[in-house]
Amino acid sequence: MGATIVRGWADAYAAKKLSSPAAWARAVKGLTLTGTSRRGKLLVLETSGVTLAMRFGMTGVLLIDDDAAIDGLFYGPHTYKSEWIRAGLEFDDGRKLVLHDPRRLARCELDPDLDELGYDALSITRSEFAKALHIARGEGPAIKARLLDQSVIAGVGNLLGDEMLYRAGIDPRTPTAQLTIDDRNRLFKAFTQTMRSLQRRGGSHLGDHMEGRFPGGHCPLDGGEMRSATIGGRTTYWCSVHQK
DNA sequence: AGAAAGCCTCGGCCGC
DNA sequence: TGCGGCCGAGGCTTTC
Repeated sequence: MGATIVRGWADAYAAKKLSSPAAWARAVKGLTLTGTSRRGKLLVLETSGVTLAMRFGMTGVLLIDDDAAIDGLFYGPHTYKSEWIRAGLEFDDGRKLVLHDPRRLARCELDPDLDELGYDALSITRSEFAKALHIARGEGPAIKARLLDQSVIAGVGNLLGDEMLYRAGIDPRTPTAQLTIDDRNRLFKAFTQTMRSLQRRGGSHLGDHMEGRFPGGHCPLDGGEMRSATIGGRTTYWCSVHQK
C-alpha cells in the first residue's frame, strides 16, 4: 500500500465499460493506492482519488509483478502470452499489476457501483442467505438463476451454482419460492461448503467438481443420468436421480 | 464445428 | 393497457 501509480493502460476491450481506452490511463495516473478489497467477482482498488476495479470474466488472471495470482483456470489457457495482456498499472516503487486475458472478457472499471452487488458469497451468513432466497411475490426465478444473480449474491458463477445444487440434491429448475425449509437448509450448507472448498483450492476452477458434468455423463454418486438445459441463461447440468 | 465462460442487451410472454 | 418479473436468444472473444 501507499505506492503511487505512474502509468496505467488498457486496450479497447478491457476499457469497454469506460468512455474510452484513454480514460483509464488518464484517470489512474498519480493515484496512490490506499487499500484493496473484493466484492463477489470484482477486485476493488481503493486510492487517494477515484476507486478502481477489475473483473476477470472467464479467463482473466491478475499478474502481480509478473507472477500469476491464481493458476489452472478450468477454461483458461495453460500458458501466458504477452499479447494477451490487456491492461495494467505500474507503481512508483517498480511494482505492477497486469490483467492477462486471452478471451477479452475481463474489464477495468472506474468508480464501480458496489450497491449493484449483493451479499458476498464467501462471507454470507445464514440470515443473509434466507433474505437472498426470499421472494416477495409469485414463484420467483428458478433457484439456479437466483444463485447466479449477482445483485442478490455476488460471486457465484455457473460451475459453482451447479455444484451447490448438486451437493444439496435440488433440481436447478425449482422456482425459488417452492423450496422447502429443508431444501433451504441443505442448500445453505452446500453453499458454504462449496465456497470453503473453493477457497482451499486457491479460488480457481480446477475442474474437480461434478465429474458427470458433460453430455451423456452419469452421476458419480448414484449413477443417474445427468441432464442439461439452459437455466438462467447458462448451461446447467444436474442429476436426474438425486436432484429433485 | 460447436460449445463454453461472464456480462450485457433485446424482445416476448405471463399474470396481475 | 401497462408494468414488473422472468425467460431464452444473441453478441462479444478465443480456445479447445
